Amino acid sequence: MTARGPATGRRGAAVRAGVLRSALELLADSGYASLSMEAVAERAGVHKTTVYRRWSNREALVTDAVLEGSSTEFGIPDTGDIDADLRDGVRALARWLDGPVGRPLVAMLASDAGRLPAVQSAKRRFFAERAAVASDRVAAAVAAGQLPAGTDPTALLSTLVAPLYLNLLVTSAPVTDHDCDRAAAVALTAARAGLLGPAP
Amino acid sequence: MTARGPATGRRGAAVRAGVLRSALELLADSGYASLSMEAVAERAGVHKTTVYRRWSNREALVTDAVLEGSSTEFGIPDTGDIDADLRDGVRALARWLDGPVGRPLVAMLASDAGRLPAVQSAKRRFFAERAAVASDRVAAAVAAGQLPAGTDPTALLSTLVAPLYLNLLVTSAPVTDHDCDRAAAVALTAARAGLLGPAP
DNA sequence: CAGCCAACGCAACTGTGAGTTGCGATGACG
DNA sequence: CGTCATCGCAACTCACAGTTGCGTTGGCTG
Repeated sequence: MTARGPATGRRGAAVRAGVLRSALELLADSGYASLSMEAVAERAGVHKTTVYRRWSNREALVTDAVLEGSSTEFGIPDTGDIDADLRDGVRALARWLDGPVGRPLVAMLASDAGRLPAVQSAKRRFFAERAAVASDRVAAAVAAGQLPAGTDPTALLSTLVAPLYLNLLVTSAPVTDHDCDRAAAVALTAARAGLLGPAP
Repeated sequence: MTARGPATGRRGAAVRAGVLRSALELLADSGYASLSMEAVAERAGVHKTTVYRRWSNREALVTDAVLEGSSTEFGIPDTGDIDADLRDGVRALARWLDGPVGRPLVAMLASDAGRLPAVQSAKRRFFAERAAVASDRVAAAVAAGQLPAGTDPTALLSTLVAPLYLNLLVTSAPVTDHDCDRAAAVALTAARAGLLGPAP
């Protein structure tokens, strides 16, 4: 009975990573409805039963893939200039959402996978974490006199990113740099007008 | 060879309506992935083959249900006060989105059904129509000196409704009256700051 | 009111993919 | 070099998409 790593040792880790990656790719291509476990297995160069040994069903597989992909944490830059930082932060987010990791995750949001309770809580947690990060940056901006006191970081973040998700999920339009810059400008103007105070 | 109504005469119209309604309801409940044609038929009190006689497959049925539901047109009020009108318009939209018609449609947006080409074009058309309606109201406000010249109606509309869809599709949070009022105030402030000009 | 015909119900199919089981092959590690 | 977990494989069951042929019904027409 020797200590042997975290339960799932061996080379299985490579299999796990490959299957999750294949699942995200297929998810981005065709959505959750037409996600076939057999197709995932084949794409990963693995047999169907191997997938079922690690994940009991589609739901577990997809959930795991989301949790794995959404663990990417990246914050808002802090150069002392809140206007430039928010603009750059939104641009970075837009690029990430259009990248190899963000794209499948957004596709999953706009998919029936978004209904799974585990995915729902992952979404909320993801957003809460980013709001927490934004909170620090907003507090610094308030201290520097660049934003009015009482600005709600969550409201600011929502105003900032809402147009991006509208384009991605509803109108299916590409997100341009101009969109990003405008979103940042709108959010900042709203904050300075005192419109982004905490909810009553 | 007597004229006999529009091809599908008889009482079939009632069947059609019932099936479409059942489809929307089940779609709102469980999404597109788990939408069973047999379940739709059973819920509508109709046999499976009857459904297939009218719609060749799931895609056609869902598409038809969307087109039927999204035909609801409602505009922006015009009392002469653009601030109050936008606020009331957003509130009305929020209520509609939470109602018996809007709820299934939003559920479809956040579902794999949103990938279907016909549904995609329906979404875009729906948005374009509402933008056209908004365009008139915005032009009137500009003429009344309540908004700066060059305000892009589409940009204003996007800023206006983006927070609603963010709540509904991403954070799964309820849309409150406070959210609506803030969205209207933010959009108006941005427009008056000259941030909602047309894209370059 | 009688009869026709379209719309509907029904049963029986095929095909695909989810999820399961038992067993044999293999590769990493002691 | 032997052990054992991991993986490949074939063969299932089950549910549902989609199809076919035929019997039944209900409304419209003559």
